[in-house]
Amino acid sequence: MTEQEQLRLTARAAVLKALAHPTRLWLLEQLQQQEHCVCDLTDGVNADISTVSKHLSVLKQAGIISSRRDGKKIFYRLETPCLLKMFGCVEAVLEKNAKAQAALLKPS
Amino acid sequence: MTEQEQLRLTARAAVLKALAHPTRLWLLEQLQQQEHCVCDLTDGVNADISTVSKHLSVLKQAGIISSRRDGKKIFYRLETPCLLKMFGCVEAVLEKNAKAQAALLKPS
DNA sequence: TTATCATTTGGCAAAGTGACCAAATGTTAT
DNA sequence: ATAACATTTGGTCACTTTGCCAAATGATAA
Repeated sequence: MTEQEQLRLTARAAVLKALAHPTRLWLLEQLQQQEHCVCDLTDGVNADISTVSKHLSVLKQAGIISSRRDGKKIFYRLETPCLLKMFGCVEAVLEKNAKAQAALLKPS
Repeated sequence: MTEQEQLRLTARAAVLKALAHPTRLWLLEQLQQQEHCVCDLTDGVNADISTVSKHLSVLKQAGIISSRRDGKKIFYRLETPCLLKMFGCVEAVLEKNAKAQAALLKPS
């Protein structure tokens, strides 16, 4: 692995890392259709507002979402919708795993 | 977030988490064309064999790669090639970020 | 100004991750 | 059986992540 590759892959890993948390994935799904303020998002999550805020900050840091202020509220919106389509392949992995599990349980 | 969603998103996050490390991304790229043994892969990475082995184990646990033994060697192979295509969108995020950076530096 | 609302930030404890070394396992060759 | 090779596993340590609370910030309303 050259130093070039190291840099490239570390950057790529950083984006994936930002995605790799159930709460953050849920937040992204909420932002899929329209922007939302933190208060909206907090209602749906079983966690403190500050926790949600920090998750949003992680996604923003990674460049996945952006924010704008409107009065007292801050609205977040998805920057790269292709990410959500991308999860199709992740689902494929999960389905494959589920089938493999099933096959083990039923050894014909 | 319902309990259903929680489970679904945790599973999805687990796959993304397995991907979210530069060394593991590098290993996947090596496995893109053909299967490889641990010894092959260790040569290219600047890390202990045991470290590489553990990274491979993480990928295998997630169902992303599989392994087969052939004599003394163990060969790993990619199970879901679509994952590599998927990185196109991750690159899009990175490019967008790079442009945003550039724009900040050159405030016309 | 003061109060109030929406959000972020700092601090802390618990849990998880990543890397190395050394020891254990499994396989083939002598 | 013993030795040698390829890989995995267990242990340890430093570092990071996550989540909550409390305090700070920013903006509007009274």
